[in-house]
Amino acid sequence: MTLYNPTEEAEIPEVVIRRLPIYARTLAELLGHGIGSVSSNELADRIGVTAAQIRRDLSYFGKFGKQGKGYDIAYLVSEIHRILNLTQDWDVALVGFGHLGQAIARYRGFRESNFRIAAVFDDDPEKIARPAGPEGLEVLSHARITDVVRERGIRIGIIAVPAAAAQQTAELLIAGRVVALLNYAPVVLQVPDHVCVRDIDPVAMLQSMTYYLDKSYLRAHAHANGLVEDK
Amino acid sequence: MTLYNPTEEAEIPEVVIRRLPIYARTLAELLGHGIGSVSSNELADRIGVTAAQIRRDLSYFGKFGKQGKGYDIAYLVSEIHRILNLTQDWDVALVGFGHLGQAIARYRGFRESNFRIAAVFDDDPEKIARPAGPEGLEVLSHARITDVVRERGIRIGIIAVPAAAAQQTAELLIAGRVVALLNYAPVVLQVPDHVCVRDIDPVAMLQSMTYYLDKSYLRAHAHANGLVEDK
DNA sequence: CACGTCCTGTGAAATATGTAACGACGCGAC
DNA sequence: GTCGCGTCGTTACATATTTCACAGGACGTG
Ligand SMILES: NC(=O)c1ccc[n+]([C@@H]2O[C@H](COP(=O)([O-])OP(=O)(O)OC[C@H]3O[C@@H](n4cnc5c(N)ncnc54)[C@H](O)[C@@H]3O)[C@@H](O)[C@H]2O)c1
Ligand SMILES: NC(=O)c1ccc[n+]([C@@H]2O[C@H](COP(=O)([O-])OP(=O)(O)OC[C@H]3O[C@@H](n4cnc5c(N)ncnc54)[C@H](O)[C@@H]3O)[C@@H](O)[C@H]2O)c1
Repeated sequence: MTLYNPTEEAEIPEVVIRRLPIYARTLAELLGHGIGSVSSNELADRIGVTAAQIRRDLSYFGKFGKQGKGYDIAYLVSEIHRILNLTQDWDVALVGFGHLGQAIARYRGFRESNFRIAAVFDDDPEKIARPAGPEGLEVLSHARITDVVRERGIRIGIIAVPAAAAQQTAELLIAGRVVALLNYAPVVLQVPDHVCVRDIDPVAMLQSMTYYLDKSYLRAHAHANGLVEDK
Repeated sequence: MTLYNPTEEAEIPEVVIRRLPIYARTLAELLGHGIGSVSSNELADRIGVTAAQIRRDLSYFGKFGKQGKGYDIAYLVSEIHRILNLTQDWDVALVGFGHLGQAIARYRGFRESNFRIAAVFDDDPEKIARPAGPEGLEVLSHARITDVVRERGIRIGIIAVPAAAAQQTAELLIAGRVVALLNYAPVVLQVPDHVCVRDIDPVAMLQSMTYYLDKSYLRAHAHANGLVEDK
């Protein structure tokens, strides 16, 4: 139906894109252990997916392995980074400097992975002008979100404000040409098509797990352990 | 093929289960605005899915709507809560009381949704015995994870320890009969089949979004705004 | 009480995603 | 150089998920 086009335009499924960072992270970990190459099988075991899936996912982008040998880890990591546009550093705007926002600003994980918190905003006069984060960053007024983000060419925003303020915050960021949002507020954001949103909602995750925690399920596994208790 | 069995055993797709909390949250929000009923179309618009999907999802569990009328919100919320086992409160064990762990312990969102942080663990002697969270909770030694969790019948754990300690922490929790894990550490946990894991990985989410942020994409949308810039 | 409108629940069709299977290649041993 | 083993990339198949589209119930109106 669709012609095979090895270079690009092949319309990659989004699930595949979401798995690539996990592949990259796991490969980098192996590299840290001094391991230089890995087969799809070994990698699959470590990640908890099938080997076929890994080979298939990678085949959307090209040929990275060697038959009989597996993948050269350093090379594959660099290829995945290239695919994901992680060869450059990305500036990120953080909005909301409350409990969560401060934890995010301090979190080393972002910096270690090409993401730099380049601007922090809040609407609390007490917090504005306070130092934020390791380098001389200070908290700016939320009134300046759109202008600052646009001037600095920031394309990624993190929303860590109360639910009631999240939609408006998204709009201010988008007005400043942000096109990727990481949203911690428990709200579904309404955004234009060209904007990409990812939600982080620990409560929803817990709530979806309790579905599997009814009594019969727990009873069954208590049995499996050879132990049955009440409550 | 499979007989229709309205009561149970119908093997519900996991994606469906993951959407239910969002439905419940959105419905509760509408209820807060004083709205008493809603059609699948209105709800779909608000959530950003199709109406057919909502109707189909709900139909796995029964018939909750009225033709011509839509869904009675209060009733539907209570039904979804029943389905998700949210009619009871759930005790949760939190392991790791660093920056993230402290933010989690303070977060009101869990408490407001049936989840109670019932025990907190850390391995730093400085932190052990310190008060943790609003009510008289104190930080316990990680050596006690398995015993305490088992004694108190806690089935849900939150992992907020460094990546290197996450697997071992999961094992201690599982040994204490925890069967649901919310994992904040950037590691793929290896767990038995009967244990349910959800990962929260903001870095991976950002990395999957940058795929869509290459130059041509940004250029295209700058055009759409009638503006083209370099950088 | 007949009619029109609105909206559900659900089969059937369309897509999307995951898995299995295998031909072909690289490499080391002999 | 040929054999044998291990592993890739890919195609064909299997399963999962979403969407379409419509029969039919509920309700208000006249
Ligand atoms: N704390 C957590 O662990 C956690 C976890 C998951 C999700 N969340 C969500 O993240 C959000 C923030 O949570 P928190 O615990 O940090 O709350 P918080 O009240 O501590 O912080 C919110 C911050 O946002 C600021 N703010 C409010 N309106 C604003 C606006 N219009 N523009 C800019 N800043 C504004 C406030 O001044 C405050 O500093 C909430 O939506 C919450 O549901 C929190
Ligand atoms: N801070 C964030 O915003 C954030 C966001 C996402 C993910 N994470 C992840 O969450 C984890 C914690 O991050 P953090 O910023 O809170 O780090 P942190 O160093 O501030 O806290 C880690 C805590 O875990 C404790 N700990 C270490 N080993 C332990 C063990 N074996 N048993 C019990 N406790 C142990 C430490 O004493 C410390 O108190 C990390 O894996 C990190 O990658 C953090």
